[in-house]
Amino acid sequence: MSRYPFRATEQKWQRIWEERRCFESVTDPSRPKYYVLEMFPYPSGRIHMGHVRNYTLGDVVARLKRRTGYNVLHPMGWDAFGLPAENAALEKGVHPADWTWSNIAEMRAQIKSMGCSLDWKREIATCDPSYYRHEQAMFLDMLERGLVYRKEGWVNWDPVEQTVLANEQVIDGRGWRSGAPVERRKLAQWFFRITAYAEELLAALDRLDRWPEKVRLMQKNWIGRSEGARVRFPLLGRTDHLEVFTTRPDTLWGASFVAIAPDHPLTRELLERDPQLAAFVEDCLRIAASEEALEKAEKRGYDTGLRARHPLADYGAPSDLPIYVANFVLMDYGTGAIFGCPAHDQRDLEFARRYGLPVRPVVLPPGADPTSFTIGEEAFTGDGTVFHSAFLDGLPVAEAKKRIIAFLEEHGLGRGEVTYRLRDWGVSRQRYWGCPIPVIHCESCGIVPVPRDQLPVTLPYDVDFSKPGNPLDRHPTWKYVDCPRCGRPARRETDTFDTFVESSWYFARYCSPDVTDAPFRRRDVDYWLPVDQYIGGVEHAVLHLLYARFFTRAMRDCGYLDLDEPFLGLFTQGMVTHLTFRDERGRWLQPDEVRRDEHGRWVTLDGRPAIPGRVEKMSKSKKNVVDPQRIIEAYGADTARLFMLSDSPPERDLEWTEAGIDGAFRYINRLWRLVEERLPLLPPVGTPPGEPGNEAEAALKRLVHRSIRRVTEAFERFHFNKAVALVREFTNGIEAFEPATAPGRALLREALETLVALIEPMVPHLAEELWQKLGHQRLLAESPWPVADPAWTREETVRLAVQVNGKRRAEIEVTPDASEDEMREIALADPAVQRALAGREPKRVIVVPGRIVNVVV
RNA sequence: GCGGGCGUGGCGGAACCGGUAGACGCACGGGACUUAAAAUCCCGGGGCCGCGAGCCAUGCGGGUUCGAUCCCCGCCGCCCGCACCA
Repeated sequence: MSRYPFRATEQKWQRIWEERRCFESVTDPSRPKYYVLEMFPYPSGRIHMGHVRNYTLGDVVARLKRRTGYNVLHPMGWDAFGLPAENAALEKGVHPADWTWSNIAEMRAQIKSMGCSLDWKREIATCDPSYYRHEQAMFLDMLERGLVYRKEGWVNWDPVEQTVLANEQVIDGRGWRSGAPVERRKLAQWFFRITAYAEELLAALDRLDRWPEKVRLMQKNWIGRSEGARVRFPLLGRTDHLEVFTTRPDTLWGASFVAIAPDHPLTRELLERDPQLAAFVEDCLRIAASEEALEKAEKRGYDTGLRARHPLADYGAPSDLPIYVANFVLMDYGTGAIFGCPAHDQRDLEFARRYGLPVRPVVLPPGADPTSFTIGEEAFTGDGTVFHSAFLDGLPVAEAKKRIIAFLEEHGLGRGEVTYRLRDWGVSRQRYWGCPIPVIHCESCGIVPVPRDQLPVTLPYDVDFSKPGNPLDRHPTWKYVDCPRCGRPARRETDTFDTFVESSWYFARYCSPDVTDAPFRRRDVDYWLPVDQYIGGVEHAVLHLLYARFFTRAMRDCGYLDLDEPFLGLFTQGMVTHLTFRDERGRWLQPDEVRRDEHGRWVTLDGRPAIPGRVEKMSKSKKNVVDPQRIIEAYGADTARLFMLSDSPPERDLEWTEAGIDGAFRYINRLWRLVEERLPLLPPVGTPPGEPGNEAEAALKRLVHRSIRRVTEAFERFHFNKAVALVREFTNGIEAFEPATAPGRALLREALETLVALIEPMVPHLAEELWQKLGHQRLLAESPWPVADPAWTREETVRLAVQVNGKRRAEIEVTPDASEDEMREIALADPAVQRALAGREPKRVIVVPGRIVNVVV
């Protein structure tokens, strides 16, 4: 029996595609375009299964779109700056640049072996000065336009990575990469003014209708818009005042204290003269830094002895309030100062109970009695009617908010304000392997941008990694330059960009990777952007995707392009998972270190028990990784691709199993044999399909056209697992068909050609090979997608269920255009229906054409 | 705690807009081919029992409907995001 020679075949077609430059694209405004993009990889050295899944999904879309007439852009590149390169330098003594470039070479070969329809002419690497020089120029433009600024502030310091992290990069109080508890430090940092776009980024989410709802919601929550008011509380015995932000100005009459953050300017002023307060603050900051404690941390405060005058003291509110420093008040949200209304805020209630402060309800729940309503253990945060609040009395909460804000504004006591949870994006990193920030620090001129004609500021090659910290900062010469403005000795900025900056605009660079004097040509980006389909992991739902959306707008406002949103369609794929194993001592075992014994139990290779654990994301730490390169060598790229698409919907996790990959491999070989074996029966290529002469032939013809319709639809809806199922069903149908006549043989050719044409996006090498065997000269990758003939997508008869009182009792066969009366008659005549009726008279008969007949008695 | 998602055979999953639950595959059982095995091909299959013209089945309990995996209410379980955001 012949076997599909996948190795030779895959190499053959990859060579032909490359020679004929099939997948290279050019800007051509006369044609409709389609930009398919997978999130570019970090060049770690080897591809993993997540990459294989990602690029398979993208390639299916790219190939389908190309064959349905689009001018497709499908590029690939490298997110090449980042910490692992420096770790390699530290551990193995390799230079980060050398390490990165050799990894890129290796991974490029691995990705190429997958046979994706990529335009390699457009390959970019972000660590190449030809890429990051444009980023430096854009940074200077943004600096001029006020979209970039430098500020001294508290930062999240990762003690392991010895660098600063953005808020988004801190997860549960730990560094997103190192997992080490983050410390708070004070440093001067560069920031992108992403908050200037908070409202726009939020509002535009509604229009991203081809994004997963989940991702839009995550971004919405991340931006965290809240409407409220900023209220002035004058300090008694002083001339200044506190600014307080609140979303509940309607509860001002219920205020019983004011609280400020431990790092509020007023706190810092007070602690100079109050050692007890200083100790309290130190305590708070330590707990804040040592995360977890927060979880259980009680509401604690320190009475400063200062008091604030209530702005509404003249209108029946408490005349003045104590000012506490409280551990639960955050300096970087709102104004760092709050007023506490214990009756209507759970935190304030806990605080009030602890310190014996009054609890005065001012919102009455619906149906409650104003004379007897009191607050117990739970604050009342719902809607109700305001009372004990002068002119707000009787109003519902929403109304009261509007009224009090108008009042505060009229009397100069405060104003309505919208606050966002989103903070500006800190991009300074104390690292070597990143894009240098193109500014110079001069003692007399301050911060001076590097003149444009001196860009790019490139990284020095001769760096020393033997000591911790930033090698750029220690470099003997690199940072010492003359000030471009005054000519006196000055210092380069030694921080580099967060690597999320590079990935914020790479999709635009792909449009014109060759242009040197600008990041891209207008003509190219105007044509290709936005990306029509972006595909990657959900882990980037907030960070990368939000930064890229911001950066696109910043580029727009600097006149680089005319675009708001970079990614029109977004698809987030699930993870690739695998069963985990441990030995008796609890040590993780690799999948190739276990087998099943004769009783089907998991054992190690030398027969000791292996304990299967949970199915988890493939990770080195749990040792449950399967190397894609090994799979491609053993089974071929098409098998790996097919398995990636089979069974699991792409948005869900996919469990890698040996059995699954074997199943895909068997099917690949079955397809090969099917065409091989039927080939001698077929009329020559180009023979017109001809009309079916008997029922079997008609059935095949219908199967062909129904398959085209259903598979196409499945692809378009990203139901790739269904597409695989439908194609297998189609294969089963062809296998069962025995051609007996000349038209039958012509039909068999039509069926096989259609099958091969439909599987091409998934298993392109096999499909090209079979297409050629069937006698075609033209490449399948460049051939049009099959079109279903509507005359053959209809069934000639339909089977419908007949229910009696909603229970299925019989099945009838009718023509699709049968009238309701006919269907009713046939159904009622059915013996099984008669039996179920047991002589009872039908009260009602519901007939849904093509669906069901339901007899109600 | 808040927000979101998901629960369907032994397993991954189908089921369009409320209309025959279990497509397709994996694993399994039986058979064919073979000296034998592998490979391949064919057949079978949700559960129960008295094996039928039966009953029960989409996490659990209710509801709406002629009819519910699908809609509504209340539970239970798992997963993800945020986490003192005033």
